[in-house]
Amino acid sequence: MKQSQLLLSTKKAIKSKIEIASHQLLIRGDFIEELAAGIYSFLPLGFLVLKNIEKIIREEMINLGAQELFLPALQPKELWAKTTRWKKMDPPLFKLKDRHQKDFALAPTHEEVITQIAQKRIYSFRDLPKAVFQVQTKFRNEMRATGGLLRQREFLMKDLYSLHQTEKEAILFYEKVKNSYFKIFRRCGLSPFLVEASSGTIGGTLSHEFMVESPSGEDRILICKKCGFGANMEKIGNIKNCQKCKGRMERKNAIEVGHVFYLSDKYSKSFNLKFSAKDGQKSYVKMGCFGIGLPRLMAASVEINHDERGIVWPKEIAPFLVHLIPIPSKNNAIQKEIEKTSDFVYHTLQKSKINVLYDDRKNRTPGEKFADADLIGIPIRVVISEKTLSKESTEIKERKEKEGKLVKIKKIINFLVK
RNA sequence: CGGAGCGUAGCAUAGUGGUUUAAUGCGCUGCCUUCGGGAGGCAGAGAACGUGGGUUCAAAUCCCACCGCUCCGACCA
Repeated sequence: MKQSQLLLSTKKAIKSKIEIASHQLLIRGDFIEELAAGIYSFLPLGFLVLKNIEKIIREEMINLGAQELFLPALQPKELWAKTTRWKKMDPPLFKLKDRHQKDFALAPTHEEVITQIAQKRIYSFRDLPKAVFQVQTKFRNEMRATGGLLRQREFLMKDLYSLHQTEKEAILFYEKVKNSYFKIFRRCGLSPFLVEASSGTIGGTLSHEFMVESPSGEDRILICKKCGFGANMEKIGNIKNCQKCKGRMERKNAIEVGHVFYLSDKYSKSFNLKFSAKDGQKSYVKMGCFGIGLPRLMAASVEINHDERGIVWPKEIAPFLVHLIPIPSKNNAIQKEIEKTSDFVYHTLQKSKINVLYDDRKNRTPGEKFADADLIGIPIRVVISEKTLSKESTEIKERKEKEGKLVKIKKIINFLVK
């Protein structure tokens, strides 16, 4: 992608009242733009990151054996009345009426629909287990949206639902999902704590949250210094010593990037979702549900992966892998050589399927290009200038490093592939 | 929903009753210079001062209502 063609307008100054680092940097780098409180547009650069996160999640879900589907956001009141959540979940349920004055909700989560769908398709132990997931827009009428992407009212979420014969089987799957979540978060540049949590209005008998330690986090968690046991203070209160080993509990602020629930038969009961076992006995299907908010994950990654100059994207979710930056020269002949070489490197990288953003903008000073590059946070910067050309080289610098190194133009692909 | 604050050009801010024909910086357009860390000069374009009402000889400025945004609280997968 040529930067001159990209819809991108980085900003030097933003409102002083925006305090959260990820909020500041994502706006300054022109990844997102606010439309209303807690409602954001994803601009081309931001959408590339979001899609990369989605791709990672989808891969891991498929590894788990889950199947992708897509459920409606607009749902009739009756569905929500069945589980009493029409009342219980208000807030944050978004409610509206159609032209015939019928009540609808914009779904904040999808246990109701999925259980109803399963109820029409699951009859026998032969139909179990099943796991389905979607990446879909959720609506939550929060009392207050906060911190840019950290708490939105409309946001993209991956929700996974699992159906099982027994609690034992369901918990086994629950543990598999936990591992899968750790993989997802690691690939997004995060190493969250796993903590015990309360189930809230989702319900169920067991739940864990994935918590990224950050001063911007709204959640308070306690982590045992000795055995690593963790819990949300919302669940256990402000205890001093670990329930497991009596070790000292340490208090941290954290961002909840994922939440897993064992629902047991809470929803199966509401929708009469039963299956026949081998012996003909009918029992309620045991369910689990598992969520990851994509934009929040993106913001959490920025909270952890940034410095004073800007974002430092982890490679897997970066909008581009390489930022190619020619530095103009006053000498006409050399300037032509720089352009020619940059074009050549650009095309060579593209041919090798390396995602590259080419800063082909004219009349920009080196300082401005570097400042933009640091802000946008593409992992690898490749500079071509009079200085590097004199050595038939480019300067390659990782965003997270201070110093770059010269690499011969001929060897650049080999170097980058490695 | 309770408390506090804010709303002035694409962005960030100053101006808080009277030479204000609303200012400054960034960004934008043109010309010149500059070119390895957000360069400089000259010339320009760009604003119903959130909306509506009120007070006053006079309102961006004071008052009221509404709308919107931020923060704290409550709330919350």
